[in-house]
Amino acid sequence: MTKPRIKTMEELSVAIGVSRPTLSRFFQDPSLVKKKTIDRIEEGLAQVEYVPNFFATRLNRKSTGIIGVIIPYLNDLFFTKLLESVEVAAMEAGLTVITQCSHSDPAIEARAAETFMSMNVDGALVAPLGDQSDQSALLRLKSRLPFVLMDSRPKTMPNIDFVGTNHAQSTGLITEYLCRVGEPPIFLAMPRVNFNAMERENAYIAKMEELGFEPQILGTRLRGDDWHFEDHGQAVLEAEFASGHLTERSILCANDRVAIGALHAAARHGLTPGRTAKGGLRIAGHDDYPLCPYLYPALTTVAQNTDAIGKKAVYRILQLIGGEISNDDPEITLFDGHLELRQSA
Amino acid sequence: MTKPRIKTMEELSVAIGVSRPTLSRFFQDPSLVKKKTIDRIEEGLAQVEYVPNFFATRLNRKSTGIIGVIIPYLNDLFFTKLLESVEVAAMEAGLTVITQCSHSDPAIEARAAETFMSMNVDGALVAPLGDQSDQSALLRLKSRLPFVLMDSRPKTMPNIDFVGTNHAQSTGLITEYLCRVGEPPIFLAMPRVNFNAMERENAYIAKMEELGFEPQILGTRLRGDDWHFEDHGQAVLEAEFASGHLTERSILCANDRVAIGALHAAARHGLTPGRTAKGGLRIAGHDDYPLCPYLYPALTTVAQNTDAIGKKAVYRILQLIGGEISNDDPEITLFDGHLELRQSA
DNA sequence: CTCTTAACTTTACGTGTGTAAAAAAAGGAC
DNA sequence: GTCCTTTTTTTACACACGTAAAGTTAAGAG
Repeated sequence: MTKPRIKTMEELSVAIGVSRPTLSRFFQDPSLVKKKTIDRIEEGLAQVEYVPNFFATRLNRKSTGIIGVIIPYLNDLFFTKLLESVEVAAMEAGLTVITQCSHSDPAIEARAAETFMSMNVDGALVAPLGDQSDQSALLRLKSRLPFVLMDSRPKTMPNIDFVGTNHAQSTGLITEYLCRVGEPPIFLAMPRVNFNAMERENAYIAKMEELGFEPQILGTRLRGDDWHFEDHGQAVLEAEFASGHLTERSILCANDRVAIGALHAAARHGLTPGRTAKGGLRIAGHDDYPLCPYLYPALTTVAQNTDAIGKKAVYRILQLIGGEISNDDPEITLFDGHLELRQSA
Repeated sequence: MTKPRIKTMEELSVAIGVSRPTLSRFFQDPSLVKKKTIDRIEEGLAQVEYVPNFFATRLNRKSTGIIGVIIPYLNDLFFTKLLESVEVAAMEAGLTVITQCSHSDPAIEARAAETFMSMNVDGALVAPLGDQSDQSALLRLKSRLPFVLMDSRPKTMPNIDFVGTNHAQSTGLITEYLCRVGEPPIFLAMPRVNFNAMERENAYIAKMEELGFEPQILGTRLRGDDWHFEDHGQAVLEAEFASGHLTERSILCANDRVAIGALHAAARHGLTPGRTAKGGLRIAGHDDYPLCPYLYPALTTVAQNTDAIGKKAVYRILQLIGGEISNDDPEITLFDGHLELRQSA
């Protein structure tokens, strides 16, 4: 059962009786080798245990076939969905994906960028931390290789390829919906960990003013240095409900995790938000977090098209890598969100 | 602002006026170089842009300083928590972590194992898919380098280093609790995607019999080929509640995601599980999924010590790498779970 | 000034593979 | 059997750095 292990292609070549360059060609593209030789190689390969050295192969190629992905945070199903989409798309394109997580630490994010540079990665897909990001590190990465931002786009780097959600549209959509079928909503902000937070706030304000309502924003006081969104939503609303406020209002949460905290606060006060309850409490979110359908009441929200974002990001980086497109002509792709009407609003 | 870019250490050495071997020593361990020289190098480094080539450095070292991690699934906060713990611990030990996700596909898992072998990774930490895993691929990986299993342990590989939860203890603990403060629970199984599913079932049965109650298991009929736990929990209980069954029972779910579905089914039928409601419906879970506190009612569960598991796995792999321990003397480490008493049971 | 030692430079080879050019072999048509 | 084409082998260099040995320089003590 335990086959003899062969470490180098050289050894393998003598074991099989084929020259090393032929083996090299075989591993890169078997179509470059005669079928009869292929058979002989595969036959030999079945007798032994051999894997080409990853580093040696990448060291000397024009293209490493690797793309680096940076995500800011792991314990958030939005990013895992996005990452899944990216990995699947990259796999189909025959690319190896190396993922690094920033763990909400700019220094780690910067180090990940360095790592990708030292790997001569073909391209980098980055969902940045946001405000806190080490901008210079990211810009250095961008100046060195094909680079696409995902999800959140720092203000200081506006002219860079970007794929994300059209928050003006998505937040506008649910704001408009809430206004149309009930009372105009108040906005429960999220900690301003990135620029999306502000974009959504602004989109809410714009849509409210467009419809002739007065925007009203809640929960901006908290410091924005952490990702404990549920706590934030719950804490803000607990305080309001406890003093008898907002119990019959419509509340649009900046994202679903804030909304999850909001729903919990409501439930603790015996409140059941719902779209059927006319004039009563309504709570809505943003993102379509995978657990939304299982909350009670199931959370009405705007879905981000994570799948499209991931696919497009990979597609775009492939274009940049292929040189089909000059990178001084950046493209901003914003996908629309769509309503997921459930029970809560 | 844009510094001249230097590609190789050779170029750098002439630019700074230090020999290349000295630079090599400097990058590996500055303490091997005189302070005065260090200053000169760092001064020169500040003037240019240079990063040592990742592949070239790893190619020729005895140790690559990399550990490979495989997780089965991304969109599950249990695994992201575990991964986070592993990454933090590895970072502190100065290791580079390369993570690959199996996306619940045995072929992808096997390919990840191959990749790690081709990288001459120092060691591999694997949370396997379970039943479906390509056992031979994992065994080949294990035979080649330090190898530690996490979370789930296939039956066919019992004699391998493993770090996980003591399910007999954890499931026993919550079973005992439920029996002590109320009606003996029925067990709502999870799709049998891995061996933990069976371990928990068996632990439940054993504890029930020990206490003199008759075990009763629900939801084993569904095919176990997917990870849609919430759907599973909801579907099973919807059917029961709809026909008026189980509405006053205690229900122990095999994991929290199943419990989330169960809670939702309960809510849809106007049922509010709770420990205070004597003789009434109770629902409990397993794992302490991060969202448990925000469900309504907040989910009572047994917490897995993901942090300890991740840390221990890294510690163990370091021991194996360091040769402090022979790998034909595997160690099975099982961490106890602890009760998280909340409202639901 | 000489000696000793630490620090550095020079030189050379190793890591496993990609790749190009020239030479040799294989295969097929006539 | 000869010629031509396709495939393979031979040879050689490249990739960027690790590492060891031998020789050179610098620094400090006496």
